[in-house]
Amino acid sequence: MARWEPDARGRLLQAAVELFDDRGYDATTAAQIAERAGLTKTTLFRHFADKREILFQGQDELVALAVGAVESAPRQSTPLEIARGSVRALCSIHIEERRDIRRRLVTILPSSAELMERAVFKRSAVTEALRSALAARIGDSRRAGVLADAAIRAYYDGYASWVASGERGSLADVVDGELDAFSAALGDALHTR
Amino acid sequence: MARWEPDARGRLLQAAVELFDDRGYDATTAAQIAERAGLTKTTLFRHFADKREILFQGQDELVALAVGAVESAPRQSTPLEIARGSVRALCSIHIEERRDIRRRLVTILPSSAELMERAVFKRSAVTEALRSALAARIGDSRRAGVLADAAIRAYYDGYASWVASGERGSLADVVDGELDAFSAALGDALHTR
DNA sequence: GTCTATACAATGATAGAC
DNA sequence: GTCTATCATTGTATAGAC
Repeated sequence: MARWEPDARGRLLQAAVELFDDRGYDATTAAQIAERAGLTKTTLFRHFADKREILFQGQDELVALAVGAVESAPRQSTPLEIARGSVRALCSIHIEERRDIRRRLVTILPSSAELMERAVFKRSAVTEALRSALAARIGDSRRAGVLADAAIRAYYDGYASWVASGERGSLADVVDGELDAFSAALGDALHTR
Repeated sequence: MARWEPDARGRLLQAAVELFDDRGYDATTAAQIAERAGLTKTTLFRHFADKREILFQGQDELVALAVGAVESAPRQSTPLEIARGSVRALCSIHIEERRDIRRRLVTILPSSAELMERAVFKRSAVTEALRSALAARIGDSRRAGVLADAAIRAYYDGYASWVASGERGSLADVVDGELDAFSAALGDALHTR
């Protein structure tokens, strides 16, 4: 027997997304979100470090996935294959249950400078984690940087087009195709014209 | 005859850097900064959009420099040369007058999550502006992305080592050398091993 | 171990006077 | 352009309820 309604976190997330969606992120207060979830502001901030963080995946989780995949890549993998495994691993966080939230985020996110800042920061943190793990693995910091940038770019571009398409097919496949295109671009980048 | 002491903005910046440096960014309030500059909190927020923004270059200025250089690049330039011109242009914002501030920023910036978020956002905004201008110029969005990432990486890495070295030599030369190394890394990125 | 109540400090916005 | 004053909101801190 629970003393409280279960899944406080989930209810807060749902309430937040609905409010952000119809009255805007900035116009929604933390107190309003908590109230709609049947909780108080204090409790909201027990579950989320700040208002922005409600909408994002935990950074530790993302970094652990990206780095874990690099470290467990087969011994004979090429650098590109290692980077590919890392962004493929990142695809697994986008579970079906959050599909509705993903769809709404497309409009909510760019509507707030505060949210964009947080989103960009997460991307940068994952990129740096991947770069650093790759550098340790292949022993070349600059190549690691170039590959991490390209792989994360493929991941984000692939994610955007996957969501825009109504999530047709598997995200991992979309990202895979995107990474093929970016690795071709890497090879061509220095060609004249 | 001025009714007030001149250079309010400069005094605010100086006061902020000194306070951040010796008592920490988070432990310094906007009111304290204003007071040390002989002004009030209201005036501080007339000069700077928020507390973080005190320490950074204006985003419009950075973007205009990066994009302007791309648009004014000679017709026969290679994509790499265009990107090089863009990051060289960015070097010009680091004027001698701000040398003291740059030195202190090395420790202040990473001490605050809030500041790191803003710094990363600016980097991302400049990267995107460069990518987009390059894409328009060379007609290939993915190559533009790869080149923008590499050039901005060269710029930031070069900047960091230039500051760490006590600003020996010209920043543009340091960044130039860094970009040579990164373009070599671009060519090698896909090689096995 | 999760929630509530209350009080609090700081950011940043706003309105009106000089 | 600056000042005083007031304000809403975020986010923290504390202490207690179930």
